[in-house]
Amino acid sequence: MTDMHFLAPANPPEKVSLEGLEDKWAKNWDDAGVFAFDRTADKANIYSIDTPPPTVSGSLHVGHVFSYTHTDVVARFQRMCGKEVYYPMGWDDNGLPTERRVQNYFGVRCDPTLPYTENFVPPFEGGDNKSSKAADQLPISRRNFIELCEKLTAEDEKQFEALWRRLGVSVDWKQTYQTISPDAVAVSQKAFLNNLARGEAYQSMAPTLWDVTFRTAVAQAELEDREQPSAYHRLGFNGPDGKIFIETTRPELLPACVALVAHPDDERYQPLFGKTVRTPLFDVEVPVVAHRLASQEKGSGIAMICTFGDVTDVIWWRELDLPNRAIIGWDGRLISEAPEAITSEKGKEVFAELAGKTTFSAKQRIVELLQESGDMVGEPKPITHPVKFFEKGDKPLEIVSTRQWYIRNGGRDESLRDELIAKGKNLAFHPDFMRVRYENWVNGLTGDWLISRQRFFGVPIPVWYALDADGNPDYDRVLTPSHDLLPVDPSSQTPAGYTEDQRGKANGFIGEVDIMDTWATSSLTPQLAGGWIADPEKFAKVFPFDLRPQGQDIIRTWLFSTLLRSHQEHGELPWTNAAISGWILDPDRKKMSKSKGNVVVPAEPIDNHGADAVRYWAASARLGTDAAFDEGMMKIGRRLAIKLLNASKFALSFEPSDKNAKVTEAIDQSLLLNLAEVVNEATKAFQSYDHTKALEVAEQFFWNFTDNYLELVKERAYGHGEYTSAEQSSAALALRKALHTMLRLFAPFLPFATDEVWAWWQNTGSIHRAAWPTAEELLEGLDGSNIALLELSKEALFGLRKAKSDAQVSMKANVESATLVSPATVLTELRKLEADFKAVGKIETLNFEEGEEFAVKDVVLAPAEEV
RNA sequence: GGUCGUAUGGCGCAGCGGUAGCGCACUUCCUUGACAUGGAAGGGGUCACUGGUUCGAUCCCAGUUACGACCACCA
Repeated sequence: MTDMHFLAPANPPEKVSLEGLEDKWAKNWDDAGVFAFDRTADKANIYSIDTPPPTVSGSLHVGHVFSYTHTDVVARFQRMCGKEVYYPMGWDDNGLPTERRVQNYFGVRCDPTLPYTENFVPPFEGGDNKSSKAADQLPISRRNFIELCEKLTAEDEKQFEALWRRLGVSVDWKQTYQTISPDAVAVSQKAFLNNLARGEAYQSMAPTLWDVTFRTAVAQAELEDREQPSAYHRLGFNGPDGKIFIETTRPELLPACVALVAHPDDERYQPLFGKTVRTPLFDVEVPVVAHRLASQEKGSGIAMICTFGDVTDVIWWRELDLPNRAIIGWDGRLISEAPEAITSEKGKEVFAELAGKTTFSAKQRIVELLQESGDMVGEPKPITHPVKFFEKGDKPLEIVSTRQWYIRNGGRDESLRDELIAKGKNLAFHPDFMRVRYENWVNGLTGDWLISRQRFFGVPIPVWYALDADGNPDYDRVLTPSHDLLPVDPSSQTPAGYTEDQRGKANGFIGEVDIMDTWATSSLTPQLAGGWIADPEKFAKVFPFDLRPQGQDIIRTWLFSTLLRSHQEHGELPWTNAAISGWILDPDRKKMSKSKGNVVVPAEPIDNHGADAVRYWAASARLGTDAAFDEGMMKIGRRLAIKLLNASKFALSFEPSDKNAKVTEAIDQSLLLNLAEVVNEATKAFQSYDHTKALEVAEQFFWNFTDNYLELVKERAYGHGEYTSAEQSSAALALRKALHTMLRLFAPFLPFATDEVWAWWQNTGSIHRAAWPTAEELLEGLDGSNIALLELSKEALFGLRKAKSDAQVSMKANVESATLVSPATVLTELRKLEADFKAVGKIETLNFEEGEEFAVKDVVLAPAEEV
């Protein structure tokens, strides 16, 4: 191998600086297509990344910068290893966050009954993110609403892209997708139809967790428990032998009571099992039943079962085969019709009074009535207890019986669950223990995945239903489109064999109005990013993906659902590796979140410290580990980047005087021998997704290089004094070789500074397409026995510096004489350093002496006047 | 209540079966011709607690405590 490319003259600028490097190199990379994916590459040679599509519904924060840096570092490493990296970017512009944001930003809300308005101008633009009252929002058609969604998300996407470019995320910007695009809708619908055809998707009329604000069903994965104030109300039921007292936090559900329940082993209530009691106020006869989920300790040990107060009610209702007397409507208010079971005049009267009230008002009123009638004992007893909320909602969830679509996820099928657990074992989680979160979630599933949402902005469920002779939908006759027609909107398109005028008519059809859960589309990011429908040839090359980077909080949603869909659709894992980033905490180690108001806008640290510095901070945190927002760390990163520029400029200022330069000197060989080990360590670390280790070893070597080696050999590299041309050339060449390798080791972390230096002296294009360094390229022609010398030289320098520091003189102070003491074997090595050491230490006479321990002694400084 | 993770100098983190390291901060010094956005030399920790294994534990095992996360619990 020729060393010619090391010898090329370098042209660093007069004064080096980090300023402006981001813009300069971001543009260069874009112009030269450095990160463009070459689709002609062999599948085996492609490294594909299933990028998290950021939710384009609000502002970015440093958490994005953090995790995207982790991914980018891997992408750049793989690219330098010769892989053709498929690194697309997606935008998640579906779902409630976008819908909400559009409502507030433009002051509108969607009313699907309204007609489309041409050239619609919203009431205003740029509203804040606080929720405004629905009454203040202008109702507009669904199509107008979606247009506004698209308008707003397009603006957001531009901002996101600009930030990623500044940060140096090496995405191929020609490879992007949006979850709202027609292609994404088609992918989502096709996958759903395949699920349907295979029997994995089905519809069911069932009690469903329901958000009364958004008026939509929500899925298990979207639940969140919140501690809420509540109160126990002690109510007396009329039993055969007197009053039975129960305690309830939901007295307003008394008209929906279908039974009382106690634990089978509870001796207090065993005599009542099989008998009936009558409800207070409504005088409805209900059975007393036994069930293992009833707790003897809670309340009075006997509870009323209502349709439906909580999920336990649903279990009891289902397992005990009880009647349904649901009284909560879609709007969260009590329905107008009393359940048929209420037959007494008084009961009907009471219900009529409650009808139409919110649960809150109904509760207040029924408590008054119960107290008046004497059926309630004492005052409500305040407690706090956890209540299920939709994670984005602000009212407790109700349970409402509705017809919904589900996808089988193993929640009701042990064998599928086992298959999914087994699949998870083949996925390499980084860090490995994150797999536990996945397994916990799979094992804790309580039902199938509810994917239908009663919203307007999203992917329509692509089916119609036939209407019978009376004009009622026959939900068993699901009409589906053929795949080549996708995407479809069943509310404006017709199923095959029908015409539009048959919509809603007897023997005609109706379109499904629901849309799919946002995860139903997000779970298909490998298919979206890979071009499953649009570009099957590409898809075959990039799928399964090599890497899924994501946050730990969405293992149960995004990771799980993606794995599930891939298992169903392709029978294999969607990726081989999952890299899980930790949280960003504020400097007080609290999790950053909008509600706490401690979110840092990501452009700020980049402005203040530079992209390389911010990347350094992010890359210093290991996968799966939370990290504090730490500007101190960014300063260190900035210092490293600046040092890299300066040290490079200095090292490159030395040119080998010998055209056939060889690294001949022992200390120069030692440098490269040590660097070869660093290369091996860094490579190994990267291969096991331990980027912090790779950075650490490179950084440690680099500082030793500048602080010690460079100091030690610079006199020789200058060619000062008695050095021969070969000796001078050895140093100069070693410096260049080391730099050539170190720059590449740093390239994934500090892409701007490293490409800047690379461009000073290499004509080979971007460093980010240069080959990842190998130990072999460094080791050629070296004598391995010299390896320890670098460390020895460091020790010797420390000793000398300490002597000068103790004497409080400049490091440049002349020394008349000094003695190096060391064991005999080491002494032989140290003698090889004599000339360099004398030169750097300005030592007149250097003595060597044999001794037990290494030391620098007898340092005699020259009189100050002679300096 | 279950599971997982974390616990190392003031702060942020490495580490490892053989009596502790790095960076920041701190102290002192050096305005050296790559870099004052710099450099050098220092001080500072009984590695959360209690047991066990071992010749020897910060590192392995068991338990405890604290913190974080996820899940479960909603009468």
